[in-house]
Amino acid sequence: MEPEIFVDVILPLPLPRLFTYFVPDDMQDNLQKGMRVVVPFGKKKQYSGIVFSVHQNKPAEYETKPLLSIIERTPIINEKQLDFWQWMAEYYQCTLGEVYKAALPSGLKLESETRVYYNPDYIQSNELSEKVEKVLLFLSDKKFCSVGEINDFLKQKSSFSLLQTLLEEGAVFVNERLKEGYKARTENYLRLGEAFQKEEALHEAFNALEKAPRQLQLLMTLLQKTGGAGQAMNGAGISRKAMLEGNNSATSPLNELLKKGILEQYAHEVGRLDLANGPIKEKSIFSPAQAKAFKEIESAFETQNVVLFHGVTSSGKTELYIHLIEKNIEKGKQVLYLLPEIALTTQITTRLKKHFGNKLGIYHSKFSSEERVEVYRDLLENHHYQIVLGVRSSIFLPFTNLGLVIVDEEHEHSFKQFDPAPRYHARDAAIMLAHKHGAKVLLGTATPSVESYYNAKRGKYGLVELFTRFEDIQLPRILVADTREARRKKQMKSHFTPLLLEHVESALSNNKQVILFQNRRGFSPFLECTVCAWVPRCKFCDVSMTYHKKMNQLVCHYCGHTVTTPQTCHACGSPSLSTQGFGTEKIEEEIKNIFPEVRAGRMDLDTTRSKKSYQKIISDFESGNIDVLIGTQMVTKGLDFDNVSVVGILNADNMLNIPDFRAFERGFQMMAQVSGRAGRKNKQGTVVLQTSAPDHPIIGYVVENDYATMYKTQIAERQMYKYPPYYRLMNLILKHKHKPVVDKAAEALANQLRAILGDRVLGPQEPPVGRVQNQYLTRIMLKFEKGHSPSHVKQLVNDAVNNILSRQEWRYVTLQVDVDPL
DNA sequence: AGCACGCCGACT
DNA sequence: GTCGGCGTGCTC
Repeated sequence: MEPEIFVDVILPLPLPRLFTYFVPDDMQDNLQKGMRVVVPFGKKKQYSGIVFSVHQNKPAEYETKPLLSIIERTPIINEKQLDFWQWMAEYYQCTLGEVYKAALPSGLKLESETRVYYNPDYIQSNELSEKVEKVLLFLSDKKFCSVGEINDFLKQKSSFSLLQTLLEEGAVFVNERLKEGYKARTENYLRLGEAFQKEEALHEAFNALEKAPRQLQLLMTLLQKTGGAGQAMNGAGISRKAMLEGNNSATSPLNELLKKGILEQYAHEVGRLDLANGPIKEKSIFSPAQAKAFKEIESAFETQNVVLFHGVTSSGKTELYIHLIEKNIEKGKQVLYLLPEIALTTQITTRLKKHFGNKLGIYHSKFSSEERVEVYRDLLENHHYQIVLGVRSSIFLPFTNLGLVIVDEEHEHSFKQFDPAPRYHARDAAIMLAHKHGAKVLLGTATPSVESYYNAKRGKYGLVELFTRFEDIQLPRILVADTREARRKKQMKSHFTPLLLEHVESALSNNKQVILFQNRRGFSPFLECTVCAWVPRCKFCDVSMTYHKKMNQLVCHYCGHTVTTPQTCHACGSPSLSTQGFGTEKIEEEIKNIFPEVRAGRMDLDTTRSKKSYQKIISDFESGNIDVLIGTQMVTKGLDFDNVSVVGILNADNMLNIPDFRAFERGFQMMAQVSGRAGRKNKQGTVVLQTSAPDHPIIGYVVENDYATMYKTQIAERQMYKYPPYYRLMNLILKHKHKPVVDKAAEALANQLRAILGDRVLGPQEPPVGRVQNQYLTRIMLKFEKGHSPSHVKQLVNDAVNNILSRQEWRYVTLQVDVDPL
């Protein structure tokens, strides 16, 4: 007898284990690890899962369900990826299902939905409620729709009982089907009608069109563009667009041809990716400093797998990357170029595209799911791409043969994913990934993270430093403006010191541009009652809501909850609500008040939601349509503008006053990065740094551009207070909807852990925002020595967690583990 | 995470 | 009496 075959499947769910299914006989051939399969799950759901293993161990305790189908003939996840997934699940304490969810673009993760169909034979017999009638009308119009659409239509969460009624009535029937995950894009194409794909018929057509020169012309165009009558008779077509372009948009003759059946229109699948190959630019010649750095990197790679490249802003790092990429491509290796989300602008894309043409793939969150699926498939099928320029999630792409990973702006916090799990750091994960491929990693930045610099200093990574700016652009002059003094002397004009205004003014009168940087964190505008000091807060989270003037609404930045701006105070009824705090929007308004002629633009989360609007702001600034650009951290990221002479940092204090051991490091990085945007060829830029603490050491390091001393002071503190890189951190976040429950559970868990780990356990402590989406939070922090294996610690933690959270009273406390938190 | 089952309050 | 709220438990 044939042995029964089973598969363990990864499902896109946060469940801790794999699920075993049996493989029907007709699917047993060529079933491999990494393939996508459709499986039934629960009473009615279907999911696409990933085959994790194929085996013959029939589970004893339960009946297995069958695989429903195998989606592709070849695996969609290769062995190296599966290996990498396992590492990630283990290291970051999450499930394989969570990794699967993060790893694939949504177009490749299918889930079933219930479809409701209108029964055309239905004859109404019973009286129906108004609501049911309404839905029935909606359905008969659409023929079918998803349950979700009915919910949306009725603006309610669940329509279950209503559907039950309709089902019993016999007015509708339902079935469960996989949601279409990926839709190929199609374009209208034209080809010869089937009857005319023969020589005589075609001849006749030509004769018949003698009196219709425009139609004839169109027909000729088709034959010409498909490469001759032979091709055309084989059914080759051209796009409708191409046809009309050469023929003055001759729609009516075209319609005539279609009517006669000489031509027919059909949907032709086209890719969404830009695979055009423009002229390929030769790599340029290095400056002596660049050449030296390049040599050093290459020789460091001989002995090290990871090299930290510390190059000041405008030192020409990109050019070095291009040379390194080229070398790898010549060897037939793949390259992954990682950038933080917001730095992935047209600027770097165009630059790389010029060198690598269609060998360059781009993977970005502002790409649609379908575009991402196409990039994924292109790599899988080994078509064009040898380099991928992408954000943190591009570490999950199906590379087969990585030679080099570049992590640009290595210090950026956005490489760490916080929510949902896996809470991975793309830089650290990329090092692991590279290791699995035997590839090299280059970490590049002007302001290294303390962790990476430490690793480089103690020889774990290679270190290459480049302190000369390209083409001898001078470092900007940094002026400190004391806001406290200005305030005392009553010289402040809203949020601006006279020094900053003076420089802005002179820049503008010299036709130069200005960047104003306002790190909004903790200072978002909110509403306050001037009578009783009431502040509108989110219903679900313990934060005040952020005021958005343009949309005239209040938004919670934690859960996204939105309300329209209240007209009166909810506490005392007074109508006098005023805005407090200042964000970019406020600065923009003030600049426009002070300089009415100035064209100001704003770049923050709100104005750059879409790919287009983001690019528009940048190109408007580049082309000089905007004089003053006001932005959040976004403006600090890898943007190069030629005409910026002044950069203003509006409030350095709020960067340094954050209660976090990384606040100084981060403040330095942000200020140094944004300062680097000032000044270009032949012209030294100016940075005006507003602060109420001009003597703060970090301000001094920024002014002196002294990374080394900043590092020295910070690393000493890290060692003294037992922080990374000397110690590892792990946060345990507990959630529950009743505060006393989480608090008690956390207390018990902390005590249990303390019994084993002693003072390595800190807390529990309520995080700055103690309630999010109606769940109360509390946090336990673990600090442990580098020498301890994380998996050992994790085992200890797991035991304690199982012990505590399995108790009846805290069964519903959820635990979230954040390894190496930022 | 969904989703069903099951048990208690406010409505025809 | 029922609709529907969400507390609880399960998914190969």
